Amino acid sequence: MAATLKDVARLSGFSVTTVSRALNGHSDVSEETRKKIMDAARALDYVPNRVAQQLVTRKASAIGLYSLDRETFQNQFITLMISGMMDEVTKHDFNLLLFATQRLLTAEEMVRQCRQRGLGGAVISGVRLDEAWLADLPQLEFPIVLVDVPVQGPKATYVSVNNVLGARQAVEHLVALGHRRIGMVNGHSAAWVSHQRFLGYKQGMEAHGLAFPESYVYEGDFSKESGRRGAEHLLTAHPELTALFVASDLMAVGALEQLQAMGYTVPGDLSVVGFDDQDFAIHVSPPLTTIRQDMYTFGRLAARELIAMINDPHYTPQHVDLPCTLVARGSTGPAGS
Amino acid sequence: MAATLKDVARLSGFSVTTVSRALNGHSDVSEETRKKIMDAARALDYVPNRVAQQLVTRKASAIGLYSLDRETFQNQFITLMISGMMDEVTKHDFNLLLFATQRLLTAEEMVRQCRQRGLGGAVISGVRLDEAWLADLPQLEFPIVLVDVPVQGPKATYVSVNNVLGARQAVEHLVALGHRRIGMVNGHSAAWVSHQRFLGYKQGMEAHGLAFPESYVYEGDFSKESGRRGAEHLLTAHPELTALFVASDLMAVGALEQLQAMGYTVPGDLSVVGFDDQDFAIHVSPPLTTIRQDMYTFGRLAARELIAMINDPHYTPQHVDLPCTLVARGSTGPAGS
DNA sequence: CTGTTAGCGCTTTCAT
DNA sequence: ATGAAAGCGCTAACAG
Repeated sequence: MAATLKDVARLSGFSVTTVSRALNGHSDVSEETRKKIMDAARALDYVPNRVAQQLVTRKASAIGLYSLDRETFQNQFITLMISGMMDEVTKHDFNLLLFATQRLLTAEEMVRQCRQRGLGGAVISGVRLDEAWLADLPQLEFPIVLVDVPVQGPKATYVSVNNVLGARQAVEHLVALGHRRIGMVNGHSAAWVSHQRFLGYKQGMEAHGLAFPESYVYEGDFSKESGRRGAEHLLTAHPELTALFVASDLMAVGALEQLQAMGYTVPGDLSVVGFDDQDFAIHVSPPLTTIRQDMYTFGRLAARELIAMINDPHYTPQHVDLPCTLVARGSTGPAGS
Repeated sequence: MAATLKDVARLSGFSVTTVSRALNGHSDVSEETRKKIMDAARALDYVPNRVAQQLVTRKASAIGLYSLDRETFQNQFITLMISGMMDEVTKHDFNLLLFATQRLLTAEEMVRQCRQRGLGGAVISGVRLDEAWLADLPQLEFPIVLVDVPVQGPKATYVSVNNVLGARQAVEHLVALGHRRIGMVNGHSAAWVSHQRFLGYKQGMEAHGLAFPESYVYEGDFSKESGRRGAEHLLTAHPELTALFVASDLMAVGALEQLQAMGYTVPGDLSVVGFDDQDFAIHVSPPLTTIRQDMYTFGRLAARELIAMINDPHYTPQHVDLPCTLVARGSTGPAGS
């Protein structure tokens, strides 16, 4: 059994109260006393019981991470994000609890689950725009940070990369290479990022006075297979296309394979830009030009906002808008070469 | 503020004691009373406070996952494992806490950290054989499940795939394709799996009476770059090789690239088998033949053993030995074709 | 500066 | 079948 405050009190000869205060660094304890108490604590290998501590202080020292929708939110993503969250959380002496729910609970259910466990807030990733409870989030009395879904409230905010800018960079890159007829394979419309990425594509095209009929854009669903279908569809309908902006690396790989299967060379006949810079982007052939999202920082900042809200009830959460960067690789080249 | 037992007691007109018993399904409560209490609880939206519960029962309802050494333990791995752990943990109404430490704490430090937070046990992944505190684990009074490091004790066990068999399957596959001069790129020797995979390679070679001088085996470090060096080294020293068994997919990709850079075709001149079946294995060209580890089940079973130990102090933990399977893809072909 | 008293929300003897 | 009382380990008024 681990030593308790009482044990330390007994050994040091002081009251439990004084021991508590000494150990918590309160100023109303004489240096001499503190020293004696510290020694006793050390001798007993005393470690405060956080469970007891929390019961009385009601100060949360842990946050939760909800990862909905395991399919869409690809592996590496969440790993890096977790990594970032961990580092931030550790810095503040917080803990990180994981929840993986496919069944989408209501906002209230989630808050209750967290409260029950003494969590101070939660990061939620993988939320679709058509989630019914999304509208309830801003009013919640519970600190929430969403990933890639715009939500703002006194206790709620979201983190995202600037998808518009990212998509726009992709287009700019292609235009700079001389491309003028650029198609897009997008993700499904239940993802906020899809709308943003389309917007970026649109801005990029318009900025250069390029035409992009509706049929230049194919709506996929982030799966590799849908990337394949998108490429097939677009090039069958529009053989004049010389480049494709694909809204995720996984779809881009599908597109790559499909294009090659159709006899096109990449980047000779067709250039392809992905989005995400996942692990495998560098390993496919040709290596994929893509827009990198810094998921580590993403996670770090998500945790930071959350903890700020928890530690200061008056803190107004800030939307975190991360830049993303183009990584030029082999899948893009000059137009008409 | 959330409703407490006291509130439910007040509303239902029974004592806190009876309410507690009713809600916990004890048998010494009349059906009528239970019903009334349930109703009151529902009306108040009562949720038991786990923190308080745990303080008094001292029954852990959460486990920790330590992921040491972020570099080596590649992304997808840990994600799938977490996924499996989550599902198992949820089933038992447990929670999962994450710890990502690069600094290797001692076994005692870790136990203390867990106990302090009321955790009942921990899964540790990414442990190297040269970790000094490894020897302390078996004696620990604290339930531990290691990943890929053989440890056994009354409260300690480990999960792993059968790496020997896996490696052997790789060799058998190559031999079946007619290969007789097969080199190996291994991981570093601080990883237990490296020794096992070498053993499997050895067994496979010996079973077919094939020679494998020491110089047929190159010791890498699981990095892509080391795979590259391994391929270069082996084929420079032994141009007679027709196949390579590479102890991880990441190294295998490095090897693939290096071989192609050296002018070899894969699988025309040289066949390559990897290990892991990571995400990108299917995306490289040619798609990588490899040994698949089922990390999801891995995680599930790790959690299962841990929870079994926590719930029953007399439970003797079992080593979980998972099969792994060869996935034949394009990087292997007939010898001398 | 230090100790006494109370209580966080819950479970658990032990009576009744 | 139900309740009173004690206590898990800790912190926080409030006195002195």
